[in-house]
Amino acid sequence: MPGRPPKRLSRSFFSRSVHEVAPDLIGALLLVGGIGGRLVEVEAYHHTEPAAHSFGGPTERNAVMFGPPGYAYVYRSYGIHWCLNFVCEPAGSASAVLIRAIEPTADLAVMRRRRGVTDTRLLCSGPGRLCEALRITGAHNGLALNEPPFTLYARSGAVEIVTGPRIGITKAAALPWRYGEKGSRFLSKPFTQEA
DNA sequence: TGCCCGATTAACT
DNA sequence: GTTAATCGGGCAA
Repeated sequence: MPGRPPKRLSRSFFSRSVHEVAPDLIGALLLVGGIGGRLVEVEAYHHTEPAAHSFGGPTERNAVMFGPPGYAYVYRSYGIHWCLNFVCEPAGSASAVLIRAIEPTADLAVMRRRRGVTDTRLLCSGPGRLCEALRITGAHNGLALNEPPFTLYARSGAVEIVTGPRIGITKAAALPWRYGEKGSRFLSKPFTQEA
């Protein structure tokens, strides 16, 4: 029997704890200008913990994190790559979810051209890779997630979720705030507790 | 002002 | 396994 029609994520979806939003994002469909796929890996960043960009207070770079939920926070990583976050929780909480990997579904040919690779598993498996495939740049910083070019649909079926430590950080590295779809072949790195 | 380092990736040995 | 690419934030001087 066919699944129910896709439901758009509302602004209120993001007005919750990053630890509720992050697992609920797994399996959701993210499109930017019609290009994208299913979210399979995200990480939660809370302002009370030193790995968050907002930990030290507002700056020009992290200003969007201190605004209302339901907006994109995009920053430059290592001076080279772009990384996409969804701002969550009540305005001022300065907490967000980092989008780390998607399972590419539309449009594969466009994403291959933008990335310069043919291997589907390398198209969007990593925060910098998916921003290149979806052509997300600093121009998207501060844009609303429920308006063009963004389109977000809630997941339609059940998804098995695994958790683990976040990738590539040194502060608060032990916190298990990475969320992913169990067994997905499109993760940036496997989860150790894969069983 | 200068220095160090980072929510990364690809290309090395 | 290691390292270069590349630049803004944050902090010391």
